[in-house]
Amino acid sequence: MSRPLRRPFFARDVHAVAPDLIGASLFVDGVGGLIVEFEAYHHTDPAAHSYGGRTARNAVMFGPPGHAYVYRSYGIHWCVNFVCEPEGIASAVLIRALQPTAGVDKMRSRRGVDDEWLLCSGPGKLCQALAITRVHDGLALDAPPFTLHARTGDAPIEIAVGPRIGISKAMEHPWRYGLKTSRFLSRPFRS
DNA sequence: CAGTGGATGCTCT
DNA sequence: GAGCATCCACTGT
Repeated sequence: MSRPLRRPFFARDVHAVAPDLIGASLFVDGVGGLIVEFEAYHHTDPAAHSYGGRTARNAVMFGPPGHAYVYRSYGIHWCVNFVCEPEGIASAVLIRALQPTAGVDKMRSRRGVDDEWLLCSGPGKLCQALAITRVHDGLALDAPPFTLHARTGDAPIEIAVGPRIGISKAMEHPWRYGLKTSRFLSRPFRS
């Protein structure tokens, strides 16, 4: 049986939530799979969008946990976060990679590529594959079109940790979390 | 393999 | 006007 993830799950420290979410299943209108990679962004972190205070773009980060924060990246891509911590803290985890399990052909046509590992191996790619855009910004994660369930299975999983990708501030912190054995990561973890 | 640069739109200074 | 929580194509080993 799979357990839906609701608001209390997210109302904790981002660095506790991110590893707990590895292996969780995410679907948008039935298309999705298992999340294998996250990055954590705390409001005290200069690399976080919420660091400088509330703005129009990051408003959802200041709202209740368990909601989606979607923003446009480099004018081209969309990226999706899950809001964490108690309401008002303004922290979130960025979903960076996913192992496709459902709606793979739909992902292929949306992405224009065939290889499964190229469908969702990056935050912009997975939003394109799952058709996540700004219309999803602020939506609750425990209601349609989202389906978000906890990791299933008793076997322990190995979580890799490393520096975050593509940032220019606070680069020294190892706040990227991934499923060590997965071949669907956006990039391998070093050492 | 590694490194570079362009596309592109929006937010914030 | 600068700077992106990116991706892809291209270059040179």
